[in-house]
Amino acid sequence: MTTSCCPSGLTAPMDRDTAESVARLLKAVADPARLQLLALLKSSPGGESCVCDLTVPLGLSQPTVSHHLGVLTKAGLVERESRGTWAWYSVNAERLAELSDLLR
Amino acid sequence: MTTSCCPSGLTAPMDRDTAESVARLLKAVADPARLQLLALLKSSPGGESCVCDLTVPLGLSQPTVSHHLGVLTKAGLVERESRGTWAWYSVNAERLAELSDLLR
DNA sequence: CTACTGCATTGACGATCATCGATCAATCCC
DNA sequence: GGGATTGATCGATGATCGTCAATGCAGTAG
Repeated sequence: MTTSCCPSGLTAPMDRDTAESVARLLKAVADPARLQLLALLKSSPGGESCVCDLTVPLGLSQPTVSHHLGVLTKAGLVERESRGTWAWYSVNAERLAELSDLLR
Repeated sequence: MTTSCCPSGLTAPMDRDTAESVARLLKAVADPARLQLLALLKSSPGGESCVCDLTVPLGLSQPTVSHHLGVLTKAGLVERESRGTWAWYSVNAERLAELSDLLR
């Protein structure tokens, strides 16, 4: 929510509820591993990767990577598509741009 | 650091060090109280407020508000000017815009 | 059917964080 | 000087978070 095209997010006082909702979104991105995941997904061929290709460049265990992807997915910042044995993740560029605009 | 005007932050893979530095910045904003503080400062007359005018609208104790302002100040997102008995805070719009661009 | 691979979930542990009451330093006013 | 006010700091407490090893669960291959 809090979607709108032009009015920026920090021009008027913000009530506690919207502040908590925006903070939840930002918390999803405010982690080094998750930032690396977003960058990796965005710069991977086809804009998507499966989990097994992400654990090595991140230097983290598979459950940890799965956890971070879950956080990003629950926040709506990445999308998951199950194809056969693999799970393909890609970033939701729109949501990310919306989040970026909230800091204006 | 990681300053540049046009190239966005999430186009290429990100090494752990820059990811941690960006995450530190985002963590400073990823809190409801601090988001409310930024919004309050930006929408206050003259673009600045003293601490005593911020505790009531936030519904938090004075030490807590002081703590949050310290976090934002250390991150370079707000600036502090001591005038007499009062401490006047204002947001650093440039830093905030830079942070916003990092999510592109 | 069995063995294997990719991924999510669980449970646990240590670290970080948000919050407060109490305290203290600095400034202002009488 | 003395009392009052502003704001930072300290110590403590409860909650949240990042991480991993172990486990479970689908699909796939033989």
